[in-house]
Amino acid sequence: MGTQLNSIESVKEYLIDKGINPSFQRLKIYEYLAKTITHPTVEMIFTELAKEIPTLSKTTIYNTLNLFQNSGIVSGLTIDANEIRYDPETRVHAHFKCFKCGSIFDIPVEPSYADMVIAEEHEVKERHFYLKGTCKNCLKAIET
Amino acid sequence: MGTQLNSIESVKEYLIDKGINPSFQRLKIYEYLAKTITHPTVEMIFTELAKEIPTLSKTTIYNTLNLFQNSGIVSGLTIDANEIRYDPETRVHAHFKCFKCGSIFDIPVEPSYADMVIAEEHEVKERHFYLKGTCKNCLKAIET
DNA sequence: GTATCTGCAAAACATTTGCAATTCT
DNA sequence: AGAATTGCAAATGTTTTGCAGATAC
Repeated sequence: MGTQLNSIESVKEYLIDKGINPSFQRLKIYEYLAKTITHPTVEMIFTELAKEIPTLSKTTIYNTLNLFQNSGIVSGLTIDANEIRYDPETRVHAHFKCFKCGSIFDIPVEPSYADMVIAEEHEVKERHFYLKGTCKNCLKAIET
Repeated sequence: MGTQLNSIESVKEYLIDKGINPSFQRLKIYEYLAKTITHPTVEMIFTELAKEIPTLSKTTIYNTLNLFQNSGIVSGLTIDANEIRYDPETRVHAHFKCFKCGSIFDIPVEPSYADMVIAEEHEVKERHFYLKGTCKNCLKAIET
C-alpha cells in the first residue's frame, strides 16, 4: 500500500505484481498518489505532473485511474458531487472533509467499526465513511 | 421527518415551520421525496412530477433541493459521482448501493455507531456511511 | 407594486468515448 | 509488424447561472 512505496523501483514492482504494465505515465501517477496525502482530484494530479511531463493528457490520467480502480489498488472517493478524489490506501478508514477549506483528512476507525453496520443479506464489497464539518485548523482560525 | 408527512396539509405545515415558503412546486417536490424510498435523482423526480405538472422545469427542482438542503430538511447523497440522490430522512443511517441494479437501500445502524469514529478535533456536522456491493435481490437472481 | 419564485436557454464542469498517432517489444 | 498505450478533439451528462416572465401577498 501507498505508504511504503518511496522509490520508482518499488512502485514498478508493485504495479507488475498487480498485473499492471508499468508504463512511464502509470508509474508517475501512482507514485504521485502514494506520496500525496490530500486525496487529489484529476485536476490536481494533472496540474502537478504536467510540470514534469508536458505532453501528459487528462485522458491518460482518467484511463490510468480507472485501471487502478479496476485492479483494486486505488479507490475513488465521491465525498462531494462533481469531483472524484483518489486514495491509494485500501485499508478501512474514514474521511473528513472541511466545508471551509475543502481539505480532506484521513480518520482512523475502531477495528470493530466496519462490522457494526448490519447489511442484512446484501453482499458488501466496499465501505465508505465520510464526515463533514469544520476542520481543527479552520476552527482555530475562527477563534482568533 | 418524511415518514409522517402523508398529506399535502402536513407537508405545508412542515415547510412553514422550517421557514420555507410553501409554493406549489416545493410542496409537490417535498411530498414526492417523503413518500419515495428510492432516494431519487433530479432526473427521477422530474420524470415523475412532470406528469402532474407539465410546466415544471429541472431548474426549479435544483433550486428547491438546494433550498431544502440549506434548511437542513433534506440531505444530498453523493454515493457515486455524476448523480446526487436526495433523502428526506435526517436521522443517522447508512446506505447500501447495489452495483448490479443500482438500487439504494437504507440500512439501520447501531445507536452507538455514530460515535465510533473519533474525528480528532474537527467539528463534525454530517456523517455519511455508504456500503456498496450486490443486493440480496440480485444475489437471489444469480443463484437460479 | 414590490418581493419572490419559476423556468428557459446558455454556460460551466467533470468524465467518457472515438480514433489516430505513438511507443514498445 | 502487432499489440498496447497515449492523447487530442468531440460528445455526454449533470448542475449552475443569467435573466425575463409569471405569481403571490
